[in-house]
Amino acid sequence: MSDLLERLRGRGWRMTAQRRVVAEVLDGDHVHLTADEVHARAVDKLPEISRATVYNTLGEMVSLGEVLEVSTDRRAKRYDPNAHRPHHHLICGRCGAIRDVHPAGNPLADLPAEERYGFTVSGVEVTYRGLCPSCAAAA
Amino acid sequence: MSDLLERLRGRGWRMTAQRRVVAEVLDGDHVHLTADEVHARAVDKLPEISRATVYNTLGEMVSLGEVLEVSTDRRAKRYDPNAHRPHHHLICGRCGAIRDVHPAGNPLADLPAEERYGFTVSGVEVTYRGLCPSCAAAA
DNA sequence: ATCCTACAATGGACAATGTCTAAGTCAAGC
DNA sequence: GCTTGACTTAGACATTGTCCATTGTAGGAT
Repeated sequence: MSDLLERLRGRGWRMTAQRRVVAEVLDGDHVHLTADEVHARAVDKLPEISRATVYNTLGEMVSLGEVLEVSTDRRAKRYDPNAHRPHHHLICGRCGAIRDVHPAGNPLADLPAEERYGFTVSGVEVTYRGLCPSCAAAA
Repeated sequence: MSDLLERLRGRGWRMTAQRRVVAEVLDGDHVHLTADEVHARAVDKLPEISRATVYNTLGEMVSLGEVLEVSTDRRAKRYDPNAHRPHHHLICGRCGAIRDVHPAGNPLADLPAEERYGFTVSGVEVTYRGLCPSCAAAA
């Protein structure tokens, strides 16, 4: 069953059919869905679920740290259920495909104090851009 | 005068009052503006300039590689005239302030071939997240 | 200096994404 | 099985960005 669902239950979440469906969609093999894609898949399982609920639920999962938001392009935010294994992203600039990657090195350590301008730095995102094999072949 | 304007002229751009104004706004000391902020400042100098023109002009500057698009959050894209010096960004998660930073290290070299999945990797963006001094003090 | 024409600007409709609200519904504890 | 407050709903609204038909104009040609 859904690890995500287990963790959410353990945090005192009221368990509703809608939330269960959203969690199940995210836990499927299709990762990095947009909010509307999540909604479309959720509707397949629970036709009366509303768009607002999907947005709310995704937002709550993000707040709880169970799901990551990925803003890769000018289009919609995407949701990444792989929140518990740190990773970065590799994105195809043509078709928008996303892969999780695990580069070497520690970018946080690469930012010296004099380049922090007094900020409290809490995280870093690394986004590689390029073309996936199929798009590169089509180009 | 405007370096940006000079470069654009040199590329055979037809020089119009609107484009001049947009270039001047970007070349000012206020960097990382959103498209609508650029429009607001442009209207101060040229009241009849339209929103579509600002969007078009910014898009053209990005295509020519003279300006960078920065998609930092769920809000609007921001435009960075500092396209000719490679750099990354440090962003306050509360107020949205952005600083240019120059970390050590080479993230592109940190992505081994077996983590590239056949992609042609052409670039990398590094985004540090945290709180700026004023927001940290207010927290 | 004036004219032509292709390129640019305009403004308003439209699209995509996300947020909010008021009212109804339901999970979970008693 | 009640009660209660959190959850869901539908749709209006907000923001950001794009498109298109029309009008205007920069810059070369005459």
